[in-house]
Order: sequence, then C-alpha cells, then structure tokens
Amino acid sequence: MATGRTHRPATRSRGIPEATVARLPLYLRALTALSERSVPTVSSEELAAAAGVNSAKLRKDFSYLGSYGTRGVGYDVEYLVYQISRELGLTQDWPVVIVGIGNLGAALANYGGFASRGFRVAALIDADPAMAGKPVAGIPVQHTDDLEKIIEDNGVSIGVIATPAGAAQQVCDRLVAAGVTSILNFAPTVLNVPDGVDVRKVDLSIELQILAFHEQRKAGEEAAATEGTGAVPAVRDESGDKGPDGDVPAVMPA
Amino acid sequence: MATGRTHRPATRSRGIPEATVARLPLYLRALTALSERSVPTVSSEELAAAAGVNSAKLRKDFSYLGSYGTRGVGYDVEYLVYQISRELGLTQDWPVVIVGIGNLGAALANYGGFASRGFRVAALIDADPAMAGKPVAGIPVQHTDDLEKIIEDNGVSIGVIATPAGAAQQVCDRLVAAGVTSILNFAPTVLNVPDGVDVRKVDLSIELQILAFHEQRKAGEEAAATEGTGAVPAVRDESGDKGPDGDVPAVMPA
DNA sequence: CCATCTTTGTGCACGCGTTCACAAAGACAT
DNA sequence: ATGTCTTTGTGAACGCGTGCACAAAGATGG
Repeated sequence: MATGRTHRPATRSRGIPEATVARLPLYLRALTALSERSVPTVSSEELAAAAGVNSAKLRKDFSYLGSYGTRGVGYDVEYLVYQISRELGLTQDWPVVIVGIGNLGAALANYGGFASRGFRVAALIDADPAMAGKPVAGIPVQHTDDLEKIIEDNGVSIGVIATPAGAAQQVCDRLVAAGVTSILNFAPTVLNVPDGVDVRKVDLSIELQILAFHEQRKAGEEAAATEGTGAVPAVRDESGDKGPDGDVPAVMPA
Repeated sequence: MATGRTHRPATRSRGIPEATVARLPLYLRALTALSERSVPTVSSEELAAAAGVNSAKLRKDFSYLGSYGTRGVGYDVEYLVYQISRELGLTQDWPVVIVGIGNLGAALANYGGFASRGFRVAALIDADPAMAGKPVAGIPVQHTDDLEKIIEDNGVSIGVIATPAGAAQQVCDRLVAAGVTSILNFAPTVLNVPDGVDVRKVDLSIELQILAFHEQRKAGEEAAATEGTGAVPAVRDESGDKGPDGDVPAVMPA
C-alpha cells in the first residue's frame, strides 16, 4: 500500500477498527456506483465482489456501524451510502489546502476526486513568488507567507503537502502551528508531528520498491522452476551467508 | 495508508514478512541520507528514530535479512544500504511504463523518484492521438495501440496506471496480457487481475476520507470535552439509533 | 399460520505483527 | 586476559485482523 499511518498506535476510534475505516471509502465508492444505476438493494456477497473484499469481512465491517441490513434481502443502497458518508464525516464540507504547486500539486488541484465527496480545495500555496496569483485549476496560487492567515480564515484542518522533501517538515510545522490537525504527505520524508495530529503518507517510490521486491521474487522462483531440479533457487542466494558480497558496489544516491 | 495489497493473502515471501518488506524502503532512505553524510555506522535506536519506527521493530526487521549488525556498535551503513537494495531488487534496472499521461501521469513522469533507485521510465503511453509524439519529461508519448509492442520490446514487468477510472481495467488487462506482472494503480477503481500479478493502489480520495473520519472524531471529542459534563458527546449521535435520519439527504455523486 | 429459503450478524479460532525484556555477543579499557 | 559497558538478536506474550461456519432473523409462498 502506498501509505501507512503514523503515530496513534491502534486506538479503536470510537469502536470502529482502523482496518475497517480504511475500507469504508471502498464500500462507499461501490455503493455510489450502484446508487447511480438505481439499484435498490445489494447482498453482502455482491457488494463484497464489487469492492474486492471477502463478504464475511464486509459484514463484520458493517456490523461495527450498526445493524443496517435485512436478513434474507441485503442492504438498502441509499441508506447505506448515507450511513457510511455520515460515519466518514463526508456530510460536512472539508476545506483543504495544497502546499507545493509543482507538477504533482497541480495534478492534485485538478484531480476531480477532491471536489466531489465533501472536499473543497480552499487554497493553493507555493513558495515561488513567480507562481503567486497564477491560476491553477481555476484557483489563484498564493504565497507561503500567507499560509497561517489562509488556514485561519478558511478554517482549514486538512493539509496536503506536495513540496520537495527538503521543505516538507518546515511546511508541516507551520501547518500544524496554524491549526491543521490532519496531513496528507506526498513528500518522501518522515514527518514529525505532535500528538493529536494525523499524518498519512503517499510515497510513489516506496510502492515501486515493494513491487520490485515481489517482482524479483517471482523472477527467482520462475528461474528455479524452469531450470534444473526446481528445489534450490538458482538465481538468488539465501540470506545468512555474507560470502559473495565482500565490498559494496555503487548504490544510487537519494 | 494510501494503498493496500490485492490478492496474495499473506504469503511470507521467502520468509520476509510483508510488513517488513513495506518498511525496508523507509530504512533504505534513511540509510542513504546517512551514507551521503559519510556516517559509518548507526545504532538501531538512531536509525529507528530517523525512519520513524520502534527500534525493536527495526531490529526484528533486520533479523529477517540476516545478522548484519555488530553488538556494541551498530550497523555498518554502506553494507546495510547494499543488503537492503539487493533484497528489494534495486541492484537491477526496472523498466517501467506509465499509461495515461494526464496531469497525474505527467507529474509521475517528471517525478525524480522514478529515475533514481533502479527504476527507469521506459515509455509513456496515452490513448489520445493528439498526445502522440509530444515529449513529456523528455520522453515522447506513444499511442495505446503500440502498448503490447512497447512492453515486449522493453521487457517491462512493472506498469503504472494513471488513466481515468473508466479505462483502468481495460488498460490493466492489456498490460497483463502483454506480460506485466506488477501494477501500481492510481485510478480510483478495484482492478481484477489473475493470480501471480501484484497490484498496489494509491488512492487520494480514500486517504482524504480516512483523514476526514479521524478529523470528525477529533472534533466530536473536543466538543464533548469543552462543553458541559464531558461525558456524553454533544455533536455526534452514537451508532445504533436509526432515529433522526429517516430519509436520505443529498449525497454527492461519484 | 406454518414451512422454507435466503442472507445477515457474530462467536470462535487462527495467524500475523508488535512490543517487551533479556541473554548473548562483541568492543574497549585496564 | 579479564571485566565492564553497549547494543544486537530473539523468545515469549499479547492484540488486532481475518475467515469459517452457523444460528438467528426475516421475507416469501402456500
């Protein structure tokens, strides 16, 4: 996964397990699609298939929200959409600021997923004076100097960081000091925040590296299966023997 | 987190737990920074702090790779950088294709994190004929018609999908048919893939919704603590009572 | 009203991941 | 060589998440 929670160990927020919370948006998306097709009810089996999860898991997830299903029938789509939306806090409007309007920041500003579903891009902020005033996705970019004022004026509690890694912690500190308590971090850095502030990170290169690991493993297995006895992998040596790699080859920088 | 694994239940890939694999890139990043500062060794405590994890967890993670530390001293930075790089498969070159060169796709193509660390953008692919030939990040965009040929010619096994949701599954099918076995999906859809293919997803709106959930909870707790007795939350009603919401309010579309 | 059939909601068991706490290992000084 | 001190590596306990499997609930038909 492209993200991981920071801090806040495993506090069952008001009884709903973290793992369940992470799946609710998935269910909501599937339900919204059904709602648009005017489907009145769904069974846990159908909905689970649409969301790509196990049906027992889905039922257990919903059981944390309450008993919203009807046995022998299934779940009322519209009602469930509302309940999940309410649970996730999407019935209210969340103003969001995006800091760092480079390629990625601009892409985020243009991303439709922000506008819908209760999120509103309240402001775009960048440190480059040349960017100031220039409209991106129809919203004029403002300078970092005004960050605190923007946060307070708009009542922003969610911030998105899309700056270079070097600037991320500093931006984060200012956001938090100004009152932001939830941060979505796209910069490849570990952010330090005080208790009570939630950070979620999206890190492209981490995701790629995880894929590469599995890819390498697949290649190794395949080679082992294709060639020879199939018992001992021929490509990769097992861990534990420090033998073949005495000195350190060139490994790429940051 | 912005992602979640699909398929492949919990197979301890060659003995290394999935959770550990997901943290290796984090350690690698911290170690690379130390390496650039020419720091020769680190203790588990220091490195754990830099990576934002528990030191016991870090030591256990490293123990899956082998005994690379020296008691009383710590870990040799350069050596560990190499070992982790090798374990993640970053000592080889991974050609990657990006499909869907919109705002996000272009941002990804320009993202420095791809170029470094063993990943190379082999091709950019888009369905829009008007895009064909136009260079993005110095690489000419190619048309979707040539997808299969591009995959095969470049020996690509990792694909990145940055198309609209509607096109994602179709693109995914073609990538898989052409030989791609690892996919990083930025489109807000659940992808169906055959066994043996890894999918990781990065979903901005899911991340935001999870943040909104916690944000709402924090707001509720705060209101309860600030006002009145402090025992009963005043803002949000507890689950289970279907009372106040008889009919369904307007919930935003997709 | 009763029987049957579908689908939910959940008790239970299992496994992964995390954390504690400590013994073993080695560096370093004397 | 011996003792002390630091830091690793891991055994063990615990908690969360998952999935099975089934009883309870309600719809539906006769």
